[in-house]
Amino acid sequence: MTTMQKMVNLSSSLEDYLEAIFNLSSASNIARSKDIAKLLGVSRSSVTGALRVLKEKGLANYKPYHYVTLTELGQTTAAEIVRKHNILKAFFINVLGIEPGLAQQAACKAEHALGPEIIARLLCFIDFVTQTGKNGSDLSEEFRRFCHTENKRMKIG
Amino acid sequence: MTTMQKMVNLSSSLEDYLEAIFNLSSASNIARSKDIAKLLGVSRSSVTGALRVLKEKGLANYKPYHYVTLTELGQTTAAEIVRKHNILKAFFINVLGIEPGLAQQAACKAEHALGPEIIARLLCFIDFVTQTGKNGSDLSEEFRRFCHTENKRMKIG
DNA sequence: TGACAAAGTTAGTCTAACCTAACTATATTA
DNA sequence: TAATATAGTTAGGTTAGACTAACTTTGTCA
Repeated sequence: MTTMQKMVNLSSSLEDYLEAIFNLSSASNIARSKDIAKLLGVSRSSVTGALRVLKEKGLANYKPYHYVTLTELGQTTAAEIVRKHNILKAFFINVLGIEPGLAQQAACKAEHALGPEIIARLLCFIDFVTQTGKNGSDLSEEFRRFCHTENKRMKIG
Repeated sequence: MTTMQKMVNLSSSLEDYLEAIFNLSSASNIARSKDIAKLLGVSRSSVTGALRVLKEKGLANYKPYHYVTLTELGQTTAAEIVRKHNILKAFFINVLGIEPGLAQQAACKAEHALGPEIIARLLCFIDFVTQTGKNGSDLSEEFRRFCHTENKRMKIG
């Protein structure tokens, strides 16, 4: 993200759709409406509605009854979203010990809830935490031990 | 939270109202509609609507044109919400270096976006991170240094 | 090639939040 | 105590997101 690009305001929900299209396209080169619906757990008609909006916003090339693709802008936007989600997801799974499905879901919602500033800092913080310290100690490893002992008095896990 | 209590499903928005009432009541013993509105940045009529719902859910004692109070359940629910928000807020402010107003806002939205499991783990993680290590080093202090050097190559802060 | 299934769309409905404008109730004060 | 200002409510509208049911398009295969 060194190049300046016009950023599009997307709701959490629309980001989900964009990400789904991006991921399905990467995986099978085609993003089918029914697969998007299945992936996101919504009805097919909801997908149609979202596609209309994504087209309006210049993110998707959408024509009724034709396959969807992302525009240039849609691609870069989606890639950036996915990048952030993956970092968060990895943190949730590897450090916090969250189940993958849940982690993905939460990662999708996180940015909208927390806002860009906090997400930026948080990503940085995750980077910091995830690094192995100079003394060879791993913070997430340490946290797991910490959590284990804490569990005896806290209702966690 | 050692005692079992029936938990009420609240939207992020309703939690905001509940928290506002709780905080205003603590501060000035009275939660006025217009103060709730001001605190949350919504219209007075939106507050009326929310109060009706909180009453329905058994969280607030609400009668038109009378002061609002929280029920027993409302009190404990709000207290728990506030407790979590304060931990998150402190983390955002003290560790991530986020501006207080923004931190409060994000803390309010966080639980709904991330879900109870992740929040529980995250609170535990914050506890861990916030503790001063055995070697006397402070993680948040370390992170601040880390962030400072990273800033030269990352667009953060 | 025509019938049928699957995929996709449209139409219409619902809910949660919010809003404004107009109304009602309460509280203040001349 | 009556007029007026403030607080609170109601009525009605908007938007985003979802749904179901019914319709259209596409594609398959006998």
